Amino acid sequence: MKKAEPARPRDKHLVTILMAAEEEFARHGLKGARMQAIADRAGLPKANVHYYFRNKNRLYLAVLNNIMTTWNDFFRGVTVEDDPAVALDTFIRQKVRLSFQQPTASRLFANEIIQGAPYLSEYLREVMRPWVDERARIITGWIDAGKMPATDPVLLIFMIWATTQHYADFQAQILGIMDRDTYDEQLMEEVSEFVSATILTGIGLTPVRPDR
Amino acid sequence: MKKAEPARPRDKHLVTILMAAEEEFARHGLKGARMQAIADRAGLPKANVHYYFRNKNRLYLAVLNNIMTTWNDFFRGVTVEDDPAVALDTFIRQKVRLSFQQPTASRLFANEIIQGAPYLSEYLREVMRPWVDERARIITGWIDAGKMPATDPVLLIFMIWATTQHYADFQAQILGIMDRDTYDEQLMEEVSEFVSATILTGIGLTPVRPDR
DNA sequence: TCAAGAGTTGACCATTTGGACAGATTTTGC
DNA sequence: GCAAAATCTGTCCAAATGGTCAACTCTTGA
Repeated sequence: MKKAEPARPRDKHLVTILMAAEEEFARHGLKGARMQAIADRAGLPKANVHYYFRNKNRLYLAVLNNIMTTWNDFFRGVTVEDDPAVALDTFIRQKVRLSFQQPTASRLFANEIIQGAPYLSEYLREVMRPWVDERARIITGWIDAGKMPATDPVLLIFMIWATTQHYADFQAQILGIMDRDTYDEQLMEEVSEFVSATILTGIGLTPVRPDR
Repeated sequence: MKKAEPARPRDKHLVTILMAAEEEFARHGLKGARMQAIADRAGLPKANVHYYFRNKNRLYLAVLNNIMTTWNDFFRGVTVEDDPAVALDTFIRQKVRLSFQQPTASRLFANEIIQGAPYLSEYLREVMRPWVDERARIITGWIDAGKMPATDPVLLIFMIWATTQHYADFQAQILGIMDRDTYDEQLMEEVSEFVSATILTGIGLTPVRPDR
């Protein structure tokens, strides 16, 4: 006894369109993206895209919402009880992985912020600010508990964001300078190690040694 | 005996248009920016903008070129003889200052890279790659000379870029999260101090104490 | 003073673009 | 099996947009 299971094509096409739109919006921004390009990328007639999303703005918001929901589900429960070095190392490695494996979402987010966050200002205030406050409180807790030297928790969070997302947003620059065509697992590992070790050492923690 | 001093309006309007275009292109990217918006921002009729710049692409390239030239003139002569802590500290502080004081240029550059660097791929290869190679060589020189512990020079440069430019590109996010309306000198100083100290410590150098 | 060039601009045009829509086709619930 | 709902799409359109142009004004050098 299942309630009104949604039509099949709906789910499938919704995802296809959202993915295509994410790519186009990430590359060209809201104004720069073309509905026709999104439709082409999704392999559907433009009118079909309009059937699922009334207009460009709705589609943009849907994509943005989709990304934010995914990101939100991604980082969870660190507490004052945890070891700061382990927690920060884990967080950094997760973020690097995300940048290497899902760069498009990061780029779309970057695009939105660069444009002054017209559609995310509320999200910044209502979701991200509390999130940062909460993490900052935990870090302050670690400092007060003598688990790590004093440092600015908010600037630390910004630094982790900056260094990790950089590999998604500036992929073209990094590949160009490193004379490479693509990212690979090995580079991701090196970057994770470097960023984690440097930041942890930088704030006076002893880096965790992953395995070897 | 001066040779054909250029007409007055030319220079003045050229600068006005370039500034207006920089702002619009930074916000909306090449495709998203509107010639009319650029003209409005410059306080000129659209046709007048077209008098100075044949078309949108030329204008975009002019703006890009303008920025790259400015940036190029900005960082100079560090040698193996210098003290790594001082040199890196100076570099980081310069970059933070640039991010706080001229964020628009950084945002336009970011936009171009996010879009896959269609107009800068040559510049990346011909100018930035050699620049990075040269700095990397100097850092390697420092390491070989025992002036600092071993670290990956290229990833270090990326980290400095990422953390400093972040304050230009993600200004809206940072202000939103910090519950501020604008940047000020004091924040710039705190950021400089934090970034410099954390990165220098992170790679095993003793941070320079600026004054106090 | 005055011709030649530089600069200015309103009006205009071709193309692109977001979006509407009606009719055709497929799927679903019963 | 069939009516209703969901889905699909070719075609069309009004608005937006990049760019042109010819007429006009201003500046400059001799």
